[in-house]
Amino acid sequence: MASSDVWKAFEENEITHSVAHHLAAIRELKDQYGYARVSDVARYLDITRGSASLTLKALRQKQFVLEDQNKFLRLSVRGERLVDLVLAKRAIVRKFLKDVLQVEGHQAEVDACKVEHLLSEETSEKLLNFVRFLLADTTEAREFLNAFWQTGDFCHDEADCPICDDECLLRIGATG
Amino acid sequence: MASSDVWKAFEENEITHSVAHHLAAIRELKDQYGYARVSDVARYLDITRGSASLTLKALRQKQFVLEDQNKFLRLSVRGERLVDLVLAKRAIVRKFLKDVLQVEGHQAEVDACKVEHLLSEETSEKLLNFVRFLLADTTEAREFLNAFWQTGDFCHDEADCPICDDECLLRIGATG
DNA sequence: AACGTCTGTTTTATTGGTAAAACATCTGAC
DNA sequence: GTCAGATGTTTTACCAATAAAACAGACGTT
Repeated sequence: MASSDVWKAFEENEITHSVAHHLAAIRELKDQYGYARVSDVARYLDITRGSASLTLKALRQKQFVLEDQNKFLRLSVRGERLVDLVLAKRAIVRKFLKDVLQVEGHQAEVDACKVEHLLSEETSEKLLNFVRFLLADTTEAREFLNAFWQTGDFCHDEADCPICDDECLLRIGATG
Repeated sequence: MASSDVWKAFEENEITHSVAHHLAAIRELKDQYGYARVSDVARYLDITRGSASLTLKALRQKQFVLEDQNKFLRLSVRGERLVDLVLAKRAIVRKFLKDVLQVEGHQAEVDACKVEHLLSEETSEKLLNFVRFLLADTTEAREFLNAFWQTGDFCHDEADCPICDDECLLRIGATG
């Protein structure tokens, strides 16, 4: 009766969604405009300067973000590493959703963004490997994807479904 | 410069992670023991009774949870619908992680649990369809999976990688 | 020099989720 | 009938993330 460790793991991430995007904003702003200040981050994320100020102060204290004499922000080595991981995860998921599952563009963006900071390294790496194999130009991958995309909806009939005996995966397919 | 609508969508879910698990706890407790009270939910989730009391009061007010004269809790129709969707999403992702990507059991549980309440209907349905097709006993699927599982790590070499020109997906593979 | 604007910070308040402690109520043992 | 234990609620407090408003400093124009 104590599977509580699983669901509580949601809170035990290295960073929150908000922090991931503050860090990514600094990366993006520096790449695009050459600098990033508190106000730039706030404008980029569409939050108030006060809110960005507080969050970024905490990130400076935790040494993810550094500030020079002119209040220009940059990522520390740890900050860069973190944002690399998060952006890589987002890119992998986005790629899978768009190019394999063919989820509509905006929805794929949103779902990838929601999930990016939550996936473990193991899952991310294995998904990356899977997507690479799937999109590589091999006979097996090509024939599989052709067959999959041609088929459309595969089975919404409990009797025919090869995995519905495990768990009821049907409900979502039947009602959606 | 306003991609702020994408990342803010994280907050705009029908339910939070915590709420999903309060509702799933009621489902599980009723299935297993025939009833669910505030204390049972608290014990099941390993949180204090006070905390469960507050969250469940809010869920009663929002009509996801109903209470009879003896303080026994049950899900409303809306509550049942919600928990159906969340559990289906968890099962789909878990299945994909375990049976396709071959992510280690506990990690697959944790990742599926983190993500379950965040995925859109579109993504969930398309993933379900994909997993069904992949695990069905067709020539294409069988040959593809055999090839994939035999290969092990596919490519960690930027020059060979068929998708690294899109975005830098390599970093996570190279450093992980 | 004075005014307006931009910038950053601080303070106050809100929301969601939690713990801890106090309290009230019910129930069963004796 | 009383006492112990379980149960449910409320209050107080904390943390993260936000908004709103007040404030302080820099900078430029006139």
